[in-house]
Amino acid sequence: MMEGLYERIYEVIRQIPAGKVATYGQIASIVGECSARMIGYALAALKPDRDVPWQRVINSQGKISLRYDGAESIEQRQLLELEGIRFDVNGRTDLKKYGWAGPDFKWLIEKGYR
DNA sequence: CTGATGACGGTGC
DNA sequence: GGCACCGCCATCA
Repeated sequence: MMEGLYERIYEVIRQIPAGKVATYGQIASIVGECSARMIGYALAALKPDRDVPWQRVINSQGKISLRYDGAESIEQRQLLELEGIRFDVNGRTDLKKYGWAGPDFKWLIEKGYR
């Protein structure tokens, strides 16, 4: 299995529990040594058959980021609503309420994060 | 190797 | 609050 930056990003995203969302910047902060933009790039390159809860990653405004063609944005919203996340009339989520607190301290140690 | 390709976020107006 | 800029860089053909 090739271990690249993207793999590390996916690993962090897998820690986000159902019913919670994390922002691109937040993931970048946890992974470290990469920017929010890298997270976006990583997700864009994500293959559809990966077991990564990509739908739980949204932008800092609490909104779902559009892809180059905007095609899958509806699916992302539906997946999140199934997890109990509500969207307001502007298509935004309440990060105060649904925002992920971050990975377990124990997990961070195991994976070598600090 | 070279160039194209992208799910962002902070800043300034 | 919105909009335009710009920095960012791993992967892939």
